[in-house]
Amino acid sequence: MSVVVRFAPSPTGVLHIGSVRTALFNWLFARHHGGKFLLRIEDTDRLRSTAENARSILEILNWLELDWDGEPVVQSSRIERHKEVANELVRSGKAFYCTCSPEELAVKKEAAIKAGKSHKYDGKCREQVVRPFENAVIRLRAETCGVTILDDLVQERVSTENAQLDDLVLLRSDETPTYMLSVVVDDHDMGVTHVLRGDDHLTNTFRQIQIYKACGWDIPQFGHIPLIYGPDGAKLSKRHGAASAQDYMQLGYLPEAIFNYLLRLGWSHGDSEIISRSEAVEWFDITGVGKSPARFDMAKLQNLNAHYMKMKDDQAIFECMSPFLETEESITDSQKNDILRGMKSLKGRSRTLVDLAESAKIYISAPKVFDDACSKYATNEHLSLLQDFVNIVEAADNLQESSMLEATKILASERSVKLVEIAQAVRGALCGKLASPSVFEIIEIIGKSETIARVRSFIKKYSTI
RNA sequence: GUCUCCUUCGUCUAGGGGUCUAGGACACCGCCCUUUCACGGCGGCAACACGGGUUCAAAUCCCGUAGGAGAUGCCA
Repeated sequence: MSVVVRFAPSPTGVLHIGSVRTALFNWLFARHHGGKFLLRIEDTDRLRSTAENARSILEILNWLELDWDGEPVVQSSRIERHKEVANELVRSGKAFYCTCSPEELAVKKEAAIKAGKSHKYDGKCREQVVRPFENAVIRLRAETCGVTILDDLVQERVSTENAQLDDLVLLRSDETPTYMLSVVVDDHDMGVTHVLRGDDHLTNTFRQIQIYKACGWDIPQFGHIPLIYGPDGAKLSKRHGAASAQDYMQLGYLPEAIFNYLLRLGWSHGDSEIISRSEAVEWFDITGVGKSPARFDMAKLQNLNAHYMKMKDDQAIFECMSPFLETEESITDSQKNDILRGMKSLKGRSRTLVDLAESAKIYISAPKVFDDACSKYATNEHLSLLQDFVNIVEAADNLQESSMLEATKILASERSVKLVEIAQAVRGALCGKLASPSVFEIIEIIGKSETIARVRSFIKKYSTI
């Protein structure tokens, strides 16, 4: 089977995460079948389309490594072709000029709604095939009887009475093509064999099939993918915290996690949850996509993200994390080296790159603020323990994690306290909070003088209170 | 309003007439591990929207009802 699919975003805003999933499914379908994945920028809405939006769409596709074949097609460059097709349809009697004004139609529509009737176009200009002097649109002469059947790859057999369809506008009065026309013409000219898109287009498809038929073109296969909703069941939007791919990028998610999460949203392969790119390409099948809409679950995304962070090697995860480090100056090689040494523990307890960057700060500088909970480990007793601890560190000729742990255990037993009392106090002093990797690992990495400095500063801070 | 579609644990889903006292994952709860928080291990809670059919047998097929979504633009 020869396969040509396309992803056709409009650069009128940021890329919605649902569109990213549509792109992903198209890419997987193409790669699975050894076909082509084309890209088309639908910028015919000149007012709202921007080059910046187009650029950021490409950036997201690159980020997710959804590589496309050939150069992207820019829809606005094809307007002459769209006009040509519309005019040809008039010549062949499949379309006609309509001079009804938008105002006139609005009045009719309102009256029809009031009367509780269907408010489709009434066909007033149907016999007008000669071009009137001005302000005419071109409408398709739609079928008025029979049934249009769509054997959708996802939704299966869907049909509608042609009487429901109306004479849609193909070319506007300013001679620009409508979406309905341009999408059909472009898909045909690009040789698209399978149209995989959001199911908000499902009912549009019946109209588009009519255009294909009027043109005498082969009709591609369609697959309508359910939309993604927010946790409350309404369409996912900014209101839910994050809706665009850029949002998730900024929240510190790895492309691998987004890829895996989006793939499993509405599609499955038995009990597989962690699915690699190559497995996805091998297993993906459009007919396996579910028909019902899915809700976006941030917790599951976080879980996957944590998994992929753990899997990634330390150097690579450091590169991913560094944009999230909010440091005034760029970090030194020695700081970078410390973070790398502690990375295994750091990444194992982070869910996002933002978390990771936050926790990595312990290797950049002494804590600037201390969580309130730290004061629980800053009693006179604790400060005294910390002083003893400083003495041990000073005297130690070996700061290895295991030996410091042993030395501290001895101190605990000498002072008749539990190890946790000392460890937590030290943690507070070193990190400013009570959750971190092993304090003894941190000590080994930051070294003797930094450890002593941080603990002394902690003692000083809390003794004066 | 009209048309089209959707409906299995809180969420994502497996399931395609008997193997379902409905499986997995996330979340949640408990236990273990443990210097904290996590990780990890073990265990637990939790669903076939409702009502009718068809059938020896229905989560699976059919019809209604309810709820939800989309379309109904000279937007895409």
